[in-house]
Amino acid sequence: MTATQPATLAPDGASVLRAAGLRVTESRLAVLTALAALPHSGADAVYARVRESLPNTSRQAVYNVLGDLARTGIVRRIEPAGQPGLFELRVGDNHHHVICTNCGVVADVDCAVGHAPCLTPSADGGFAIVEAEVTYWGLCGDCQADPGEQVSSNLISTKEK
Amino acid sequence: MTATQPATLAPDGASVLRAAGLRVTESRLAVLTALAALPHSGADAVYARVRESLPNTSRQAVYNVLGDLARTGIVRRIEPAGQPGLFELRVGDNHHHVICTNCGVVADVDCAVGHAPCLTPSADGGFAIVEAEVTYWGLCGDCQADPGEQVSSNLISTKEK
DNA sequence: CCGTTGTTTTGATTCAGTCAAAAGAAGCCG
DNA sequence: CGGCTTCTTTTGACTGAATCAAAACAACGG
Repeated sequence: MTATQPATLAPDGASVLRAAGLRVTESRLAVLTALAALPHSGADAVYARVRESLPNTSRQAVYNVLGDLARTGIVRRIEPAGQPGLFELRVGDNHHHVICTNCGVVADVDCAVGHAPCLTPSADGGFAIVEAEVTYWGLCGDCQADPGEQVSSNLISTKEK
Repeated sequence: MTATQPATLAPDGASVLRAAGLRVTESRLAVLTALAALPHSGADAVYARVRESLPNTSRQAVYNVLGDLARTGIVRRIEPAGQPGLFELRVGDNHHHVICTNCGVVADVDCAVGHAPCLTPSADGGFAIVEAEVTYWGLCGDCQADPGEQVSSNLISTKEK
């Protein structure tokens, strides 16, 4: 339930945190490390991972940290329909996501066709549009091969039950 | 917290339901009527509206009905980040949505720049892509005029708090 | 090394939605 | 029309994801 992402934690976590005006704490470093290892994972997965190295960390701390990181732009939070919030370190490049409707795995997709097109709706209804978010839905390689294992039953499926 | 939508309940609700193999019940008709009046509304708003005409309807019934309607393709469920599921009658035309980051209002947007581009990511990572969903984020007319009234605090805002 | 201020813990709480059993109604059958 | 099967709805408990708040704790500037 992960997918390719260049685990870009290039400068060490501490300096990234300082640059954002956040204190450097073990929890925050651990969350950054967890996200580098497990891109597109949710608070719970991060929590589990963090506790491998810091077993006393609270779930709330993980929520706090993820919230702080997202607010300061160090991580990006996505929230595909039918899934809890997911987090990724890859920020600032306006990429999109493709999500498996069967198992929920998420992969990155570079911005479709240039840039302008995906930012320009035909009519904006009076909105000042700031961002376009594209989510592709389909079957991942594994699920094409073996459609049997339905993992995430809570994914939105428009199909008959 | 609504927006333009051609309340297309053209054939009467009953026949729509029958055609989908669903029994015609008061709750279902009421939900359809509510959605025609309040596009892009969530289960709770639909519930409130339905109870104006059928005061004994249970919240669960509304969830059941919305689920049935979505599963049979009579309504479409969208789930913008930071908001509960929203429902709309406009289906089958693959339109997209623009959502106000300040107040959460949702409006329809016709498919961006033709069709192919938004369906073809540059690299699909082995996925068999079925659908592309585009969500535009920006400020609605009202919030551009009066940015004061922050309505939905639970909307994802990457900005500093 | 101290104090301020930001972070984390703990534990309760909310919100959106689902589950399940029992009661009730649609619609097909004769 | 009336019965019967099956689908719907009600009721009420329950889950998962996330937030709130107060008290304990720790970074880091001085």
